[in-house]
Amino acid sequence: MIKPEKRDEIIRAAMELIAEHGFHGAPMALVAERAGVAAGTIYRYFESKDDLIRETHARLEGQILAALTEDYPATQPVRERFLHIGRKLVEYFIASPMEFRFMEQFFNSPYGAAHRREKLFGNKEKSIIFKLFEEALEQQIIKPLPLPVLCALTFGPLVDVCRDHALEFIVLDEALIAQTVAACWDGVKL
Amino acid sequence: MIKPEKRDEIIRAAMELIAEHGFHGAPMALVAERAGVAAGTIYRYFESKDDLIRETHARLEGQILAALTEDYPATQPVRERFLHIGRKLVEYFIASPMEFRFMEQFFNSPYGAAHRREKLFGNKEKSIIFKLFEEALEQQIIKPLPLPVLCALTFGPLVDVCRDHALEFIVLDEALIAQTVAACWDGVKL
DNA sequence: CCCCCCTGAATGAACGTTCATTCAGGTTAG
DNA sequence: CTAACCTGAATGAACGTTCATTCAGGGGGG
Repeated sequence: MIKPEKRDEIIRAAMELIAEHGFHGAPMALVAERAGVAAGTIYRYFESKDDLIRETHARLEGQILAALTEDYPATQPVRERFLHIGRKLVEYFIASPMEFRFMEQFFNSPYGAAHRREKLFGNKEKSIIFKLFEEALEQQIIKPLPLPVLCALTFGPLVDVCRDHALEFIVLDEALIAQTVAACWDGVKL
Repeated sequence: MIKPEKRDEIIRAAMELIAEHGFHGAPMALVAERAGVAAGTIYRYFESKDDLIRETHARLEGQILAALTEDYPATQPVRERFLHIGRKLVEYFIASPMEFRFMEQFFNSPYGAAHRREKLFGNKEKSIIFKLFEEALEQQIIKPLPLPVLCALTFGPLVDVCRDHALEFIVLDEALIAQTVAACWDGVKL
């Protein structure tokens, strides 16, 4: 009798430990302890630590996408849609520091680079963000720069300020978030 | 006879290995081998691996500062000085991929967070970048945002595009660098 | 209804490997 | 010869992973 809740507990424990201490500060023994299972049990649900990490990331990515598209103003101009996504992204990360720090660990690792390469050059459906930029490029309302540069100029700073907030270098309130997201748009707009 | 060159070789080897494979892919035995010394010898020059890493970072930071301030147009307006620093930063990182990747590893680790906290809240002399932003704020030519946010909006994207270049997601030529640095300024200017 | 057997999820001690660090002994310069 | 320097095998801790064992609970025979 496989209990799905046990799988969830393992993923939650892994996410928390990796968020707090990084991949190498999250030994399987600790993950097991925090999940309330024995070390060996993890291997009934996941092939390896790599597999556990990828599964944890996949689940989080789904949650984040859901957060970004909540109340998505699909009929509004590109700029308003960008501001919406940017604001939602920062709000989600601030409200979920564990999830944010896991994502940071993930993207600053070979896992993340591989995942990004796949997104950029793979044949998978384009993300909502890529579609937004392509639409803006067609309308000639943003600078004609490569997609990765546009991402760096917009979502790059947003992630950076989330990190600074998590490290308590700054305090992001609603007004500062709005100003920052708007400044990102100012960087790429024509 | 302590040979200073041996210390340099150890630092160089550590930087290369950490850049290529991260902190945990750079065991002391490999560092020693690449430096052409025995494992134990490292401990004649450095207290611990932590110490070696911090020393390696300190040396690199000096090199980068030198690169940024080369031909620094101290008498020009703030914007020109910002463009100069931004361009030099990207050019240095592109010309020195090893150094760039080491710095990435360093800042995406507890070492980096501690270092940044020290820079922001310590009593040390202000960096050239902080001074530049403070001058711009006084002149009211950039948006009145907290220093970390200004850094995120400007140097954040620059580091991001350097990473994308290193991963071969984009190719940064002189024109694209200039466009990107200018876009960063557009994000913060009033 | 009870009892026995069987299934397979769960366990956690043990394994093999890898790591940072140490130190006894060899080597070299002066 | 002495002292400083260097070496690399040894050490012990920590890791991911394995697997012999345990045991709760479902089902069938009496």
